[in-house]
Amino acid sequence: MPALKTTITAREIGKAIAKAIHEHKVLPGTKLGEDELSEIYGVSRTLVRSALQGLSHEQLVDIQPNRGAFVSKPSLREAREIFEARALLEPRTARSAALRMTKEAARRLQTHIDDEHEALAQNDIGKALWLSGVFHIEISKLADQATIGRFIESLIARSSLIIALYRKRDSALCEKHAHHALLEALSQKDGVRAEELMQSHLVDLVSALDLREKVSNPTKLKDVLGSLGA
Amino acid sequence: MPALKTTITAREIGKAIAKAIHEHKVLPGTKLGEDELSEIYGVSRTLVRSALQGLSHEQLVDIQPNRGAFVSKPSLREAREIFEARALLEPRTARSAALRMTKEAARRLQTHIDDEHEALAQNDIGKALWLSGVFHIEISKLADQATIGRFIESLIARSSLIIALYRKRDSALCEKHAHHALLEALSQKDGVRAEELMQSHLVDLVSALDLREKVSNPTKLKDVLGSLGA
DNA sequence: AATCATAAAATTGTATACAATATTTTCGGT
DNA sequence: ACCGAAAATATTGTATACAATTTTATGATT
Repeated sequence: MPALKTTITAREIGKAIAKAIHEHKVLPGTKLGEDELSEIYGVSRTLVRSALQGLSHEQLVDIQPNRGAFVSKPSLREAREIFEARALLEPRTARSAALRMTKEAARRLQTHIDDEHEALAQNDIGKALWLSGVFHIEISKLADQATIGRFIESLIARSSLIIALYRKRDSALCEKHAHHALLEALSQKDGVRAEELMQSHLVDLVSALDLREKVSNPTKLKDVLGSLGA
Repeated sequence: MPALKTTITAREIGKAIAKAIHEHKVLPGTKLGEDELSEIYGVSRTLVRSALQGLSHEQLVDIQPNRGAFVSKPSLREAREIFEARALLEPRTARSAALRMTKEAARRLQTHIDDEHEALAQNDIGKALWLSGVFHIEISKLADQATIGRFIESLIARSSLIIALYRKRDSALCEKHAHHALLEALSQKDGVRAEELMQSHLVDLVSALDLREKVSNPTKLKDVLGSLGA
């Protein structure tokens, strides 16, 4: 049997927190107290701080001086920027991925999609969200462009925050078909189609969000709260 | 007079080190010892470590467990990836920048170019390199897309490492004209032209590098060292 | 002299202690 | 009861202390 792991690194702590954020187990704005986390992971605050600083660099958490670390709350502007950036990077990356596709990669992605279906079947929305993000990341890894891949990875992580904040109430995240179609195009090494599919998939993702400007002027608060309605 | 600053943050230390790297005052592979740096900046290793971890996240520094932090040495593959990514992001960003151009921004960029000329005139290659990078960053900032701007910024920082490692011996970095032409297009809000100019400027940058594969086989060492030549 | 094992020194990794800053609670006044 | 000031508490920021690891130096052996 494998040796029992006794140490834990700052990176692992960061990954764990990032996953929890991605799965919406902790929501934007949540305070990530250092003592609390060091208690949880059984390490000193030193490692926790290191992990939080890493997450802060990825803009998943917002460190406010002398106040602490909070799960980031991307603004509407940031939200739009992030999906613009994804629209710029991911379709092209999907095309590259198609050209480098292998049987083994296709099998792996299929398994991944099955897991997504499984998670959805069990109504484990958090897990489904996480898997959905990982699917995109896997594709970008296939493209064999680590630098852009890292950018995409960070965009996807932040996307989960945006979904948590701006998802339309009714919108179901039915990417099952989209991902399946994408895999098909990739398997056939049809780069052009993969690119198109990724592009429209991202459009669909955005359309499930409400990225309109908020009612901006608190001056007219009484317009909203004026009548005491039945 | 302004209040005397007494504290120094990890971020400032990181910026200082990053600038030194960008200016080729410390070359790829250089060890960045913690004690040495804490001595220099008059802080404990805590802050130095924090700074180094930040730089490591930007891949300017390579932290090897239990061995220390070293200025990164991007591989040929990474070098090519980074300039591919720049070719993807920067021309488009230049176009956006052109559309948002203001008189004030034009003046600022002109001053910047003057500084570049000045540095070159004084043969301060390091400073010129730094300013050249900042010029690109300033343009990306004008594009008003902070997310992609950050990506570009990190790519430019790493580019300085690539230049240090792979610059052709003879190649002069004569971007004076390129930057001037770029500014002209931007000032005229000619987005298409700015995009074209940026694209060709990046091609020029790459052409000043030697990104061919290294002589791969040490087996034939004697082919190189065999004859004792005059 | 070269090589390997061992010991000494130096360096990084983690935890803890203390300082500085926020946050909460308490309590007096209106 | 409702503020507002001030103390008490809790949390973050930095430095230091100790542990773990690597690097360098030493010396015995061939």
